[in-house]
Amino acid sequence: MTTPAPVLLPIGQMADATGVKVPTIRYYEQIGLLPTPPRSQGNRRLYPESAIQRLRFIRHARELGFEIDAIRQLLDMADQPDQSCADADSIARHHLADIQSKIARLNALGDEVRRMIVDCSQSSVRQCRVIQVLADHGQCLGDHLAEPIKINEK
Amino acid sequence: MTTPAPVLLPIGQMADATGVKVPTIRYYEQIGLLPTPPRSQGNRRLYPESAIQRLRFIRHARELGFEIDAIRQLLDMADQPDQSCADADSIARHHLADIQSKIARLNALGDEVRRMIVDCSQSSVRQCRVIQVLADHGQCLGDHLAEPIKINEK
DNA sequence: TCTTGCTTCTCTAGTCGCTAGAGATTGTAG
DNA sequence: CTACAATCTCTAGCGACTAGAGAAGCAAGA
Repeated sequence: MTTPAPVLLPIGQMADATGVKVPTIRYYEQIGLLPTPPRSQGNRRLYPESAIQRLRFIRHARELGFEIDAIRQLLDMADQPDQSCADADSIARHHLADIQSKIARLNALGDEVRRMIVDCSQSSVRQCRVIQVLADHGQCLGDHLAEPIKINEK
Repeated sequence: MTTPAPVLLPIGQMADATGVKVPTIRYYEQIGLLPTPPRSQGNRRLYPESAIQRLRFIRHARELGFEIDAIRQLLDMADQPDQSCADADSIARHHLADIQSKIARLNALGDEVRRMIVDCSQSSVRQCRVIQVLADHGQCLGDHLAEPIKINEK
């Protein structure tokens, strides 16, 4: 009566099972997001099936735009199911607020860029509305754009 | 009858005049976005007033979210006022499309995150909707989210 | 003249979340 | 035995800056 050998997956099958690329999995290990898995005799990573869940959790959170640090905290919470989930809620709310402010900013940008394009006479650069507006901030409606001089909206 | 000495500004005054930080101005020079200015005897950069216009152009374009490469092209066009502005128009249109797709993606993310939060029972992690949804992609409405596995929406 | 303090200089390294590539090794199928 | 695939480690690159060290220049006040 032997215990059944646990199923262990090489990194490529982990990638297939989760949709996370192989180098990314190694990267997550490197930054401490995934625990270091056991290795084969030939030094290959061999993951227990439980690692699939964890990696899917990470992938899903990344798809929803959570930052790595937030995911780290969420994973810690998921590991302690008896604790309060207020912190998880708070992280998600902060993230939502972040998303909303990015949307607002992008809407403002979009309006401005659309105006430039619509007004463009489609002739020479000399009369080009796009170039003119860029050259002279005064022609731009949105001074609100300039308020946070940070432009990391990507 | 001597020609009047041209007004030359040190980098700090350029920063004040344009709202672009000093290290950023040097960075723009380094990547070839701003021409290298003449230097004083003590090796300080001294900018002609015309550089203010160029730097303002750059800043405004960055505020509107244009990438450095696009700005490089727009600046080239602005320097050739007799050419057609079709390219400038095209760059702006591409940028607008980019903004719109980012907004669409962020709206989808926002919806999903909002659902997680609303459903959260605010009790223990074990019942936490936020954690549950992250752990199980199947509970998520948005399979569309997964389509482009790239998650560089920031 | 000396000193204090501000500005500027160059250079390197860090940010975030990966991605790409080199070059070596291991495992597997024919 | 030989291909070939998968994996290993390590380093460097992306974009658009930002931060910091350490040195040098410069103007005003004592």
